[in-house]
Amino acid sequence: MAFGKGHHLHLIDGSAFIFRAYHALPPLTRKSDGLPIGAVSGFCNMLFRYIEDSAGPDAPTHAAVIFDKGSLTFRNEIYDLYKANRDEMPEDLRPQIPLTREATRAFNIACEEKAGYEADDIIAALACQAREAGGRVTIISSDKDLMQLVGGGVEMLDAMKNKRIGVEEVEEKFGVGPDRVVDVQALAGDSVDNVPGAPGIGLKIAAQLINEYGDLETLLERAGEIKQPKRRQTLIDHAEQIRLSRRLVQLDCDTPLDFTLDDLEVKEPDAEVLLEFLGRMEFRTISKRVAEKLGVEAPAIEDQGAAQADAPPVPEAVPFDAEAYECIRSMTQLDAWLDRIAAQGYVAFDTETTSLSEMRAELVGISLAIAPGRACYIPLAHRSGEDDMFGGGLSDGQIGKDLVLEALKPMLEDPAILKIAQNAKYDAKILSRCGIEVAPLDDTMLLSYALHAGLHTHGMDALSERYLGHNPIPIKELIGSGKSQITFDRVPIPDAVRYAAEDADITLRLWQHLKPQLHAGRVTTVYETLERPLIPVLARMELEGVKVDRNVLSRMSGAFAQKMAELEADIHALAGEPFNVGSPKQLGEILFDRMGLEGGKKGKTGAWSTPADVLEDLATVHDLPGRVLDWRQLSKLKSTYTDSLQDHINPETGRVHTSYSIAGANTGRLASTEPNLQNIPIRTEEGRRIREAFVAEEGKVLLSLDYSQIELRILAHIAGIDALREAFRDGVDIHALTASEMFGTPVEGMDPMIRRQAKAINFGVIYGISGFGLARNLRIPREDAQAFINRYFERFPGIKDYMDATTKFAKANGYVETLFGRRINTPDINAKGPGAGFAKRAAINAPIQGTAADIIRRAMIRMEPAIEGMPAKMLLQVHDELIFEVDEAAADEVSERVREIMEGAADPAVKLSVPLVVEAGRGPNWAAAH
DNA sequence: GTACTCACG
DNA sequence: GACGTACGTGAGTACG
Repeated sequence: MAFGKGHHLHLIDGSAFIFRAYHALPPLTRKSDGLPIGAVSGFCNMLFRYIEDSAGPDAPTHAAVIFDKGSLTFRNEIYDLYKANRDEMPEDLRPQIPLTREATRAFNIACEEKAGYEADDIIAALACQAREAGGRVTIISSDKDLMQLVGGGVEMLDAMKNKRIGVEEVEEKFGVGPDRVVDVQALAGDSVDNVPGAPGIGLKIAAQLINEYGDLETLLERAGEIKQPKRRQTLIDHAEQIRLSRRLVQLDCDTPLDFTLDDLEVKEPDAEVLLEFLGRMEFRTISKRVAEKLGVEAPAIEDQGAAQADAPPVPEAVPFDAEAYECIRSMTQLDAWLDRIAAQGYVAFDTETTSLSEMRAELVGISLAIAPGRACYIPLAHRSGEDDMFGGGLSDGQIGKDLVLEALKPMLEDPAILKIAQNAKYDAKILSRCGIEVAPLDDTMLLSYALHAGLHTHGMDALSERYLGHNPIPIKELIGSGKSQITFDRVPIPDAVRYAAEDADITLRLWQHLKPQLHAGRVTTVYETLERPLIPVLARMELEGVKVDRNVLSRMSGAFAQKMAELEADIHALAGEPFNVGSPKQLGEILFDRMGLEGGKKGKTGAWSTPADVLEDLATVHDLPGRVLDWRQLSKLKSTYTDSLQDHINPETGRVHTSYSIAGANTGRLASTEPNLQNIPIRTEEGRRIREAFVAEEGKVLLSLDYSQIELRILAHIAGIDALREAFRDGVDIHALTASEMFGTPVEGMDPMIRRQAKAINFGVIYGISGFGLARNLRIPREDAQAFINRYFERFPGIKDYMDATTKFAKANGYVETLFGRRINTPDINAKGPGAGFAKRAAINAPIQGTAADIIRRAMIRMEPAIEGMPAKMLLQVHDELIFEVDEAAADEVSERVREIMEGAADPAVKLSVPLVVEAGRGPNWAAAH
């Protein structure tokens, strides 16, 4: 019988179900393989409860769950910013989406979606058809966008509150009947969906206007009659925008559908199909309830441990036992482990190598752990202890390295098997050099960092002691230290097994401990979008390296050495005796004891302190300190840069491969080590020339793109300083504007000294300004500095408010947050004594510095897909700058693409009220590119 | 190993 | 009211 009078159609808003399930539940994972499954579990529970609740005399005859498909719809063709401010879907939700469709079908409920249309449009079309056929409709959703459909036998049900929404409730909410809801919505706009509406007009006024004029078109036509001048002007000025908004909110009753109402007839679930699905998901509790309801026997779900699939895994208290670890010496043994890993879906692993330097390290062995206490070590390249001129032969009883890697590769690259490591970037790089691209990865170091930045460090030893109460075997016990240190391939295999397998065991236990905390700590998105995806991006940058011209450095070294020798002779002559210029202690004795100069301070150790600013002051009364400053500059450049950088040129690649530490800086910034390429000189002319040694390959150029004033822009946004926001929007010189606002002088023809002071204040604000600090920076009396600050706060009260509010938040919560939700803990914020000031300034600075760090991380993560296929490689990051090596011919194209990604990096998660501006340069070397 | 100094954003 | 202070890093050298 065709759908008609007496029939009752239920339409379930599937996406709403999914998101509610996702956010209501902790991040559950499937016991057997760690697949995130919380949203599916919640979804099934909701569907089941819905079926139970809707039974009875008013039970539906027809039902369907309607989903959104893709994020772009015909509305984006009308208005490209429609829903543009929506957050990206959390990464642990994405894989669950197809499973919710499967769940719907398993319950034997029709499941519909259509590309290019929102679920709301399908719901609209079905509701209209059902209404015309004379049937009744219940839409299970609380989405106000659907309220326009209510009436004539259509009503809504808010399943959360178990409240029916009929014509009366709609009128209560919108102040007009369902047929005029779109008119009101078009006027009021919607910040959630990014529907513009009419600026300054909200629900109340919109309803009032529509009630007065009857409908939107009439209102717009007769807008000139409105008494309130501002309201009248708004409607006249924004008429087109309002009409556009109406088209955005208007649901399409004519959405083409490739099924009919009759296809939606309610059917009993097939017990076998449904229980198979629930069993596969390892949902015990709901399986049991469903089985009871359907009157069949609940199937057994294999119990793989103490924890159940639909409860968070509880790490078992298994004692550490180094003797229980297995040493893999045959392929049969290895295959057994691979079988267990495939069945389980996750594994913790660790690589052992000959060096901590990823570009020089050779793989020696791999350890695996599948459960607490269940770990193994696969020795690959251990050598016998005997020294001979060939470095000793391979120890007996090892499967060949190539064979093992060939066997491991499918597992390590299997997208269905999660690989867990501590500092996974290291292991990923080592394996990448062996031709294996490990994915997907979880990293216990980054879990700890996302959860606890600022509380403690995130090295494995520290984490193990803190969270597992276990001190791992120190590596020194195996390889010694200092001169007699040996490489790991020389460690006897039985010792290596105890050490290496323990590391994998610890990593697995840490993962079980930390991963479930992400959700409660509200840092799942941070971990999934800002930490985890960065691992492969940085690994590739580090493996690529940057070309450094040894000759340039070596020439500079020689020149520096010569100049230093001359300066040293001068200094000794001026001092009247030879001494070690590089020793602050000896220098202090010469300056302050022998020569009797004033202004010296002693450090904690009682030795004279001789930092640059003290020597600069002394330079006005004597020649010696100035020479020492010159000498120091050269000494720094020579030892840290021209000499040491040469040692970092990899003999195989001819390039320098830095390593970025992701969890080093508390604020979210990266840190570069071995060598540090984030502090290559630029501020002095002599230092800047070091950058000439960083070069592009023949036929290529270096591109450098950096964010202009990103931290000040973020401050202007967060603190909501209109004057600064406008200045950034208009591209005004921000420091000159600050000076102008403070001293009332015009921006045009600004005195450079005044501008310099304003610039110092702007920077000071980012650092948690103090009179003392500004005074020292500007070399002015403290009272003057304080007067500047007072004036600044008077002119920009929002900045003071931000600083006070941030401090207050930190004191109340023990942490601060970036705009993207990164948490930086501030454990010392409530301390008394001198530490309090530090903590307060750090708390003020962290959201600003951290937000900037988040933005460039987002840009880097999006960069690889964005420039895919272009002859370009991302090489370096220097906090607000990215450096690329690009084919000369493609430089323009790449530069513009990169700029686009960088300038849009905050979108769509955060809508900044200031533009991000990126400045680009290029050249044969870094000095020319910057 | 710690302190000092200085390179960068 | 005194005290001590700009935020975030890494690395090289001296010195105990």
